[in-house]
Amino acid sequence: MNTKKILVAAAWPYVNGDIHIGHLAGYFIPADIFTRYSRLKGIDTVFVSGSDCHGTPITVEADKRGISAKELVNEYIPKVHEIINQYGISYSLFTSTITENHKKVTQDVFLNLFKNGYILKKKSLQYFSDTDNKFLPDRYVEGECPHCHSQGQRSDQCENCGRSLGFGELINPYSKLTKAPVTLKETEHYFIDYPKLEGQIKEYVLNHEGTWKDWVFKETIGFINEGLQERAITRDLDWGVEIPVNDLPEEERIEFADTKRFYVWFDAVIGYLSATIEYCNANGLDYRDYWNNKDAKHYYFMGQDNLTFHTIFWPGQLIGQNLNYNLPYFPSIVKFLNANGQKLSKSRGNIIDAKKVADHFGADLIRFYITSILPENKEGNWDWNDFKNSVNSELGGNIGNFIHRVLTFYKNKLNADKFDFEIDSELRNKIELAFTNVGDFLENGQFISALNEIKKLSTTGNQYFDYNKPWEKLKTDIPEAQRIIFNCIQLVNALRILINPFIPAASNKLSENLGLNILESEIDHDQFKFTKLSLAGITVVEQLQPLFKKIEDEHITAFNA
RNA sequence: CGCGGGGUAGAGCAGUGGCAGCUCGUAAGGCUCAUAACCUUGAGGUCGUGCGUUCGAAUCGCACCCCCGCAACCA
Repeated sequence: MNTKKILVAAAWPYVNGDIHIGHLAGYFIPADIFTRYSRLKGIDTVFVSGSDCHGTPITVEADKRGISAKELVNEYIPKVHEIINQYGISYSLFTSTITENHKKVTQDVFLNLFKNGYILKKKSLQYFSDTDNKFLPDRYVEGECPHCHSQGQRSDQCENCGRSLGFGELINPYSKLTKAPVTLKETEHYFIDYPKLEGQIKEYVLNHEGTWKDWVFKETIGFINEGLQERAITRDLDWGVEIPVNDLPEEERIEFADTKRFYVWFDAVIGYLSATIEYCNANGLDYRDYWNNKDAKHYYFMGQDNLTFHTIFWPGQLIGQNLNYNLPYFPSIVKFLNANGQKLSKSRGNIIDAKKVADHFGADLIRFYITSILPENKEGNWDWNDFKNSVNSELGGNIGNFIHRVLTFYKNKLNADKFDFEIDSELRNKIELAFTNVGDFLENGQFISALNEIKKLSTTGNQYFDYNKPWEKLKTDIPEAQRIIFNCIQLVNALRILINPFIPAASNKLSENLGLNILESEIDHDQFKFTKLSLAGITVVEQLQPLFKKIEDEHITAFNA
């Protein structure tokens, strides 16, 4: 029994649109690979996330479609679950930010910050619509540019002359929705006193120099060195977690608190904590074993736009609790994934939909390809031709074909007999090294390198097979042919385990083909290592099919049609 | 002077002072157990540009050029 515990915290998909390959690359796939790997090692690994349901983009989208925010959210949540099932993302719990539990935890976090003196009340000016009798977020406001006097400009920057605008500079501002004029009005909000937390946050970050990826560390420390500002945690909006003003002394309540909600960034990250609590409560566990136990390491997975929220603001929220919560141990952050050399964007129309692409090609192929182009240190690019080549030659030709040629040879030429040999020591060393290297790479957020180790091992297998020519030995020296295939089957078994975190469905299919139990990630065994496989324990299925089918150009053309 | 990342073979990338590497693609050869798969060998690079430090620079310094992220849709 391994006493170590790991919390895998994947970014929360924002439910105002469909999931696409950017989300897959950003957190779904890397977080799942890591979780599966960690569980195969026998480590108690809790993997949580959920739908991020609050915030202005949700209300904007809902308004645009003439439905309520809640209706919008309820429409998208099942779609996210569909993606999770389709790709086999092995969450312990995938919840949402609209649960009672999340509301309570968020309010508790706020009250603790308040109690510990990290919350400020501040008044500022905000656009207000008299007609609607409500404050409007900046994104809802348009007006005339004070510099070039073009109409219909946003409040922060003029698209016509390119100049950025100070707050309140817009001439004749009006609501984007109702076109009714808006005025600046004073409003009161809560802020987190980040300048007060800055010292502790910086110390935390400096402690991770060398363990975090270089660019992640530099970007974080660069941001801190500019000086942290007080940061608003409430907004004038009616969609979100309510502020528990009744739990505060009268003089500390902000005015019109019932018309305000927590800002989405504040409550979304708290989801990691609230989801762990929800999961533990439902399963008779104690969340403190994950959040207060110093042997529990927290791995976070997200895209680069979320960097400061997870390396600065969220740690600050946790530090300010004074509850000795574990801080993020390793933020596995990726850059953006482009498609065909262009940024993914709805307006460019080059979004590749996660559901559609898995329906068409199968989730494992997408998992494999995305992992091979993961934007670990610089932007990645989805290219259809590259996709075809990668899947056909690396996955099908190298890995898939090695497995298939070994198993068909064993079954058809050697009658699937139960012979036993000593394992070639050189091969054994290579297999053991592959397990070590893949593990080390995964623990450092280097998924591409981890995958390359697996490809290398498969290449070793193909070389071993070719060099030893078992098909010739078959005619002259059957025991030698058996010995060679015995060794190859050990390699196949190693690959079965090694590919499991990356392409679980293929790994499970291979287990079935061998009559083995599929790798059970929940059980308490250390499975991610080399173990000699006895042929007595396997039964190759009658109808042996290749694990991966080739992708033809027509498939791609059909998908893009 | 905003902060940060990147520019290395046709494509995608690794490589932070010591003969320029990996995967794919490509050329030639081999094999026939296997999904025309696999194996071997080869071609292909002024390491963005210039200057400098050094016995030695992709790697360190300075200057410059180009692409990208942090601010709308968006991970």
